[in-house]
Amino acid sequence: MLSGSAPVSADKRRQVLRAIEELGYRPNAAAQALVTGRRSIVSVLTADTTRYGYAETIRGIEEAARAVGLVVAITVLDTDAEESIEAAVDLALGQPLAGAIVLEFDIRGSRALTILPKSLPVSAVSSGSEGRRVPRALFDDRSGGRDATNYLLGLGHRTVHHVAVPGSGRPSGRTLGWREALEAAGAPVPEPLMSDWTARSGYQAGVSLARRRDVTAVLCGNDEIAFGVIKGLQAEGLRVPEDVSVVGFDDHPLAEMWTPSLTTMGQDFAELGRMAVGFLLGRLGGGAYRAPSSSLKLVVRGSTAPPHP
Amino acid sequence: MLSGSAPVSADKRRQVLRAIEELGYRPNAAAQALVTGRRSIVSVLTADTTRYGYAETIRGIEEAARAVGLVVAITVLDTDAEESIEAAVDLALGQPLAGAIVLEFDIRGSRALTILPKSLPVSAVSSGSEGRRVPRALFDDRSGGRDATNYLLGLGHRTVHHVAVPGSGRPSGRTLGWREALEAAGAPVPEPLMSDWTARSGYQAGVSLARRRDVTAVLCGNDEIAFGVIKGLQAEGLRVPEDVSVVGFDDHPLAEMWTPSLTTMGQDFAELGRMAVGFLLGRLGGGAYRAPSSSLKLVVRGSTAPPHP
DNA sequence: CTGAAAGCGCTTACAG
DNA sequence: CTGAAAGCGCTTACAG
Repeated sequence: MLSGSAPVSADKRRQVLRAIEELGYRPNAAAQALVTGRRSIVSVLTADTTRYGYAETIRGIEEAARAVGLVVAITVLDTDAEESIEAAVDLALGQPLAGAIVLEFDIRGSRALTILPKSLPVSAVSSGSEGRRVPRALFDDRSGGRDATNYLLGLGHRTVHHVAVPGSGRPSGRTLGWREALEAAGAPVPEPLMSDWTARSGYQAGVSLARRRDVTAVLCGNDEIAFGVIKGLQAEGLRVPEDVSVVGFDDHPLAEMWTPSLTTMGQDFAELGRMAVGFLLGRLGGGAYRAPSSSLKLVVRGSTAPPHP
Repeated sequence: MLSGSAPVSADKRRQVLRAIEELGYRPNAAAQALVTGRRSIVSVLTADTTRYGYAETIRGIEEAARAVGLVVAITVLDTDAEESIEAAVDLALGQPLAGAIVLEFDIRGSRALTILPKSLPVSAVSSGSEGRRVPRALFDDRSGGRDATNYLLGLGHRTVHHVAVPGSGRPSGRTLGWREALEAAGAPVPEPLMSDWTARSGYQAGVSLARRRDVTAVLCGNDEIAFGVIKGLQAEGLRVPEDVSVVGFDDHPLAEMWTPSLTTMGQDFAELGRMAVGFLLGRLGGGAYRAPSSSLKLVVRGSTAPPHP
């Protein structure tokens, strides 16, 4: 009766429903799942939950999942070690899952993706499309890196320096795009500075960039790094954008509040998360699905200018 | 045998385990949950997942939960409306839950807490301890607000203005603490400016504070607001801290990178999240449990100074 | 020591 | 139209 399949007199139905209400009865979820085979948990596997891109993606996933009655379970991949990733995947698989979504922004996500069982519906939000064939909501940070670099070259900068985020084993798409743009323009390709994802490491990079005389433009792997780079440049007495132009990546909510406000390659992460849920529901077979192009665009603000003559 | 209860010959055991490995067999989680009654999902109910305090708290919850083999399910309370909160709670309760943790930082969390069934183990991370009696990891933002205000008064400011975050129906603890400190010192109590949680609304507040001649010190309800307030003051030609001192709340990772770096009342949200998991496991009866005092402390940086003579 | 049976709490097809 | 039975995939206590 509770499932609405058996017809009952309106009277009786009302009585039962009231009893349910009063006693606070809830059907046993485990029993329901067992008998119907319906699973309502989507597991999200991710290396991080708090940084802007990750957190926004998760927000989009949760929003889309909740809209169709699914609950989002989060399991953090807290080291790169194979066994810790296996343990996290095992923990996630211990639930009755409708499917899993992997945030493939880093090496941990890539690894988790390879060990998830083939039998489980899986999709990913990803900045690359190598390895196992699953539906991926791709954000094309390669063309983003290319466009951002071309924008700086177009302002008249002779070349563009780069502070890179860690890739998933190989250079990130934005780093590849940056290099491509420089090569296509015949501009010198400086060695990229490696960074983690934090403003603090960006600060270090900013300080060392400031000590070179030839730096007039810097593309940063994300906005937090860009914030730090700007601060590091300023600490060394350089002005942004008069002496050095800085571009970030992601369009962090504080980008417009920075001093100077940050020019950045914006990305709609929540939209990517919603797409990944759609893939799971649509049971698409595999391959990569480009995010709508609207989701990646350069937001020009105050941190960029033509080079000082 | 799988549960390890029945003794089997080592040989047979190995064979079976290999078969399990090869076939990728996984016990049906729903069936296990049904028969053992063991639940391994902790549901987190929260108005937000991306802002600093919320995201850090969730990170702590996930970390502590994973350490004991529990999975964290997240359900966002996306409006204040009673029916949308009920729908979110219903969705969460549709899973076989070990318990639920409510982030009681706002009106939505408070409401969710009141409608969760009495039969479910529940704990909360909270900045207040009214309403239903559940174990709460309390962060004492009231004393934090008091201490921050006293710090500014101690620098010699005649009074301290305040930009408030939304409370859960009533003023937040930090707002109450601010008022108490002013009253105790016999200082004038200016009308607080209301804000949401964003830097953008802080900016508006900063601009309007700059237009008054009497403002020399501002306590902000969180760091994002403080970032915006600083930017707004600067936009109106005032210098921080020379003309106006600004204090934030939370110790956001970018606080040290701001210009000037932000003095703020730091809070270890992840620790509060871990505590809430502990409460769930320990099945504490109710009431409020103060977070270790180490978790709340003033971090003095560059945004505060004695008033201009 | 091992295998067969009971039972967890539901849903659904089926007999009455 | 209604009630009783079968069965989802496990675990555990129990008979052999």
